[in-house]
Amino acid sequence: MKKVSVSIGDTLSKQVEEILPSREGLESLMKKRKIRLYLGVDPTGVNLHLGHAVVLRKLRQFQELGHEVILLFGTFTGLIGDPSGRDKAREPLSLAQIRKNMAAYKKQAGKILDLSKTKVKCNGDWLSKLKPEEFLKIASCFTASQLLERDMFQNRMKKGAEVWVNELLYPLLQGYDSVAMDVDLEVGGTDQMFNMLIGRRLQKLYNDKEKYVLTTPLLLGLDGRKMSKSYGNTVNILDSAQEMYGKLMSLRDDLISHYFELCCEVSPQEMEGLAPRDAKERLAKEIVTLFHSKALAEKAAQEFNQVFREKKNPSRIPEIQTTRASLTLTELVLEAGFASSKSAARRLIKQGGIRVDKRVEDNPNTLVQLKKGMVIQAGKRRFVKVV
RNA sequence: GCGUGGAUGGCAGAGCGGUCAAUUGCAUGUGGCUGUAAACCACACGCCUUCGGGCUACGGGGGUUCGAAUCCCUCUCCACGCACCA
Repeated sequence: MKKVSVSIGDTLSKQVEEILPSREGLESLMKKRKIRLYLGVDPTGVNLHLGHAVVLRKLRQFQELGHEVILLFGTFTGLIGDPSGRDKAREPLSLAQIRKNMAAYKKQAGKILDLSKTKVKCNGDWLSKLKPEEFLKIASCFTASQLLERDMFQNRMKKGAEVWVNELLYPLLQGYDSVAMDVDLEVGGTDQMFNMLIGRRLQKLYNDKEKYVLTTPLLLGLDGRKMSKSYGNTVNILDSAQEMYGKLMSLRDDLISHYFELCCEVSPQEMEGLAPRDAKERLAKEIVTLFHSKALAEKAAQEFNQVFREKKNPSRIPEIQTTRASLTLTELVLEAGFASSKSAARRLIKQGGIRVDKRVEDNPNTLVQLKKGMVIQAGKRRFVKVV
């Protein structure tokens, strides 16, 4: 990722929800010396999305200012298998899997961070060596009610749902990371606030050091719900320029400024007076440029307009091959991967969702003579070409 | 350990002997209106079908009945209450 120029002021204010115990304290420390900060992540297989990017970009800014950034993988958590959300019964990961996930994570994070300047660590290195007596010592730094005060636990108990002891104790282990690495600052999303504060307390008791905590706001998904893979409302870091652009154009209007603030460096004032669609176009180009390039962003915009404004075919269409010269429309739709079953394919066709060479075909039993270059379309945005 | 209540489609959650492929909400898909925005409207949303219908499904297994998601037995799992915590 290209160099970004930053100031301490921006770094400590933009895309920042809160700095504890105080912004001023952190600022003066940063002016005094190089600080050590970290972000902790779980080595579960993840596709990083724009939400993750908010934190990573924050780290990058610290890097640009010359501070030491550590990327910490929670290999310990991964090996044991964090049981929170018991119905999901998270499987403990194998060592090989963890390695693979870490590599994948690094690759994606490398789109934002300068990996040559990033230290990578694993908390399994120290947590797995932690003796019971040491662990109890850590535990004695907190009272049960301190650990139980979190909203999620309170809510669960109110509802009569269970709170597992290991869930209660996990923050302690995570907090101990701060001590083990002797850091000055931890960065994370607001959802990590509690855990980060545990680390702050431990760092004070163990190393008599002020560990600062910086939280970044959580980015909402394209539809305004929590950004999550299961909602299908994410923009992934590894998305192609085209995909990224298209997704961003489907962003809900009322989230435009939210995205401007959290995902790029353009000041929201620049957007004032722009029509929502145009603001979004600007936003999409800006973000695509960040992860790809200016040229690709322009190209994506052109392509987008071609397909959705002018209703032309995209310039690149996935291709399918069939051995048969003719088949029913239902079979064709199935071959194209537009439907998961014949019933679904028929449904799609009957509802007028299928076009063959731009003409709507609504009879599932039509025999289609395949021709080279024939384009099948489902809905507005799924295309396939016969070769 | 004892007792009580549960297990239904992607999720939530009705149904409690036939009219149930299963009400409803959310999510999703297609069409309409648009700016691939939102909101809104319409339709669809198990699988197969020669579009008549057929098949498989309400935690697993067994039974009662002409007929079961619905009743009985049993197994598995879950929640809650009590007991244990000397």
